[in-house]
Amino acid sequence: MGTPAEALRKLGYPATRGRGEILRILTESPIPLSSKEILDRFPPPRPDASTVYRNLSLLASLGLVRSVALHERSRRYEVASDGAHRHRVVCRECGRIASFEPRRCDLSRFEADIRSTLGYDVKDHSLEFFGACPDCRRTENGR
Amino acid sequence: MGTPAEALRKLGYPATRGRGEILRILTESPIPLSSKEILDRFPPPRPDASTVYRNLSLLASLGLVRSVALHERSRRYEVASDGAHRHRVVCRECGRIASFEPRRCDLSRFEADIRSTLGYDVKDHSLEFFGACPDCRRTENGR
DNA sequence: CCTCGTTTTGCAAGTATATTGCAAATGCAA
DNA sequence: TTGCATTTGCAATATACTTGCAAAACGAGG
Ligand SMILES: [Mn+2]
Ligand SMILES: [Mn+2]
Ligand SMILES: [Zn+2]
Ligand SMILES: [Zn+2]
Repeated sequence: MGTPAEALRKLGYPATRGRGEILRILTESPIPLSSKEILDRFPPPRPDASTVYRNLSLLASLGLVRSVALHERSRRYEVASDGAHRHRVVCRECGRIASFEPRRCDLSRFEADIRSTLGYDVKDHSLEFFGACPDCRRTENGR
Repeated sequence: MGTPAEALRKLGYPATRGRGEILRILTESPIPLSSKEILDRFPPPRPDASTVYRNLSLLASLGLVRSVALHERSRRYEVASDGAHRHRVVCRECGRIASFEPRRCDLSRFEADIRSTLGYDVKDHSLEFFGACPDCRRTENGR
């Protein structure tokens, strides 16, 4: 749907270098990244951390990126490619994260129930799985 | 399964007042609470915040409470009643949280796929819905 | 390509949440 | 009740994020 720069300008915001890089970095990552990880991947000159935070907030409010809540101290972010969404799998031992796009994700039963019993209009969801990654599984079994 | 105090002692940990209160407070709350909210509900004398953090970590490591990741600055906690688990619904406008116990939660299809394509052994999951609560919906429509 | 008003950025300071060392207080088994 | 292991309060520290402000970058218009 056009370059990131176009998307931004269409929404009325200058397409600065920092914003372009954040979108590129997130697009290239198979898993959601923290603001620190994003900063670490910036080609020099690196922006200030506050700039990254400000831009992540802006991009999230515009719907171009999405924040992901794993059970960590810091927030993570991923690109919000139109329509598509992802689920994550986190290893409880080593923290390794995997991310996948569900073939089909039918939670409409849940959403209907929520609508009728709680009155919320559900627009979105977030589904994470926790367990043991291949490496940690091997270690656990072998003991 | 006995009182919280018994559960703790059975696991080899002293059942201090703070631990009992945390479990009681979380049991009485319909939604997961942050450490600050827990502290605010403590009958005097209130423990130090660090004590609450330490106890939440302990209780979580023992499987008596579970941490919940909504997209917030702070972690939330709920009691981990054996087997049962809960899902949450969060209002994107006002932050209001609802929590419910799913009638049946069959994500085994997902878990099988994850097993075969990513190699993770899934033990647990966390499912959150985001949208508009009844109050905020009314406001939005009326504009 | 230059000019100028607007928006963003870097920097420093501030806030909120969570973690840790240590000595005093508490829990609990004997 | 005593004694010892564990927990607690307190103060210091760490980390993630936020904010005010002046300088720099952006980009619409000329
Ligand atoms: Mn889904
Ligand atoms: Mn479930
Ligand atoms: Zn692992
Ligand atoms: Zn609301």
